[in-house]
Amino acid sequence: MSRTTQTRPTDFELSGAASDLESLVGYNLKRAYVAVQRDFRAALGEGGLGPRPFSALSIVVTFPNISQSELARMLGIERSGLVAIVDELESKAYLARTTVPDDRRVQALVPTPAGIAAYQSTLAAVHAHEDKLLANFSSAEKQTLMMLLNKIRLNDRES
Amino acid sequence: MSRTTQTRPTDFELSGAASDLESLVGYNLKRAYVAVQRDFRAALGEGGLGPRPFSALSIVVTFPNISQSELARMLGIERSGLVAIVDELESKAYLARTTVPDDRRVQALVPTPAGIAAYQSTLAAVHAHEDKLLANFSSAEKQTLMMLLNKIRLNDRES
DNA sequence: TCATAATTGTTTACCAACTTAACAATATAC
DNA sequence: GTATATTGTTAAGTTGGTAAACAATTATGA
Repeated sequence: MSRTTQTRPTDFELSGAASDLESLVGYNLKRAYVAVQRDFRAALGEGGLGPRPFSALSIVVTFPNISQSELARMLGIERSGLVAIVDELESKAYLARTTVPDDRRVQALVPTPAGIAAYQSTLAAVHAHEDKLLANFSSAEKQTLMMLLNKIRLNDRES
Repeated sequence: MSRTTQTRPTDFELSGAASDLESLVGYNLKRAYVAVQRDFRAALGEGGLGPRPFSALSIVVTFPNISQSELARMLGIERSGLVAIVDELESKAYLARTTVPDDRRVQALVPTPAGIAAYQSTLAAVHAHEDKLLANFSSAEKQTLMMLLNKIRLNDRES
C-alpha cells in the first residue's frame, strides 16, 4: 500500500501513537475538541442552534437582563463578535434587546418564553449528544475530565 | 457596578460556575483549548511555527517520505487544506517536496536538516510552554487528562 | 463645572483555519 | 482499454473569530 514511506503510519494512527504529538496536551486537546464539536453539529442538525448561540442563550436564560459586554466577558469573546450571535438569537425571537433607564448605553438581554423553551429542549439534545459520545466514560471519568479542563483555564486566568 | 442584572455573574465567573455550561464537557473542552492555543502562540512568538505547521513538521520528521494525502489523514484535515501548510514549511526550507519514481502523482515530503533542527528546538519550546501552563498538574494528572482526551477521539472513530 | 477618560453597542475590515468542488495528471481495476 | 480512483492543487466559500474606529452615553478628576 504505502511504498512511499519506510515506516507504516497507518498502523501508528490506529494504535494512537503517531509521533511526539501524541504526548502533547495541546494536540490531544485539539483533536478531542474537533471530534466533540463535529458531533455537536451532527446531533443538533441544520435547524438547531450552533454551539455559540447555545452558550450565549444559556447565560442569558440564567442571567436575564445581562448586558452584552458582560455576556461577552463570560463567554471569553470580544463584544464585537457577540453582535452577530445576539442578532441571530433575536431574529429567532429567543431573546430581546431592551433599553435600561439607568444606563442608556446598555441593551439588556432578556430571554423570551420561546427562547427559554428552545433553550431547554436544546439543552436536552446537547445532553443526549454528550451521553452518546461519552458512552464509555464513567461518571467519575467525566467529572475528572471536566475538573482537569477547568484547572487549565483557571491556571491561565492567574498568569 | 451591575445594576442591569439581578444576579451577579462576575461572582459566578470567578468561582467557575456560570450556568449549565460548566457541566458540559464540550464547553469546558473549548475553553481549555482556546486557553492552551493562545498560550502556545504567545510562547512561540511571531517568528515561530504555529500549531499546525508544527504538527505537520512533527509527522514529516517522524515519517520521512510521507505523502501529503497520508499526512492530511493523520492530521485529520483535508489534503487541500494541507497545501498551504506544506507551502509554508517548504518556503522556510524545513522540508522538500520530492518526486517518487514509483508513483508520479505523489510528492513525498522529506525534512531538511534545517527542518529537523527547527523541529527539535520548537518541540523544546512547546514542552516548556506546556510545562509552564500545566505547572500545577501532577504527571499523573497530565497522563489521565491525555488518556481521557484520547478516549473521546477513539470513541468517535468507532461510530 | 468642565474637560478628559472610560464604557457600550455597533460597523467595517481583516484574519485564520478550515471545507467543498472542480481539475489535470497519473495509476488501478475490471 | 475503458471506467474508476487517487494525488496534489486551485478557487471560492464558510466559520469564528480579532482589531480599530465610531457615536452615544456615563464616570472621573482638577
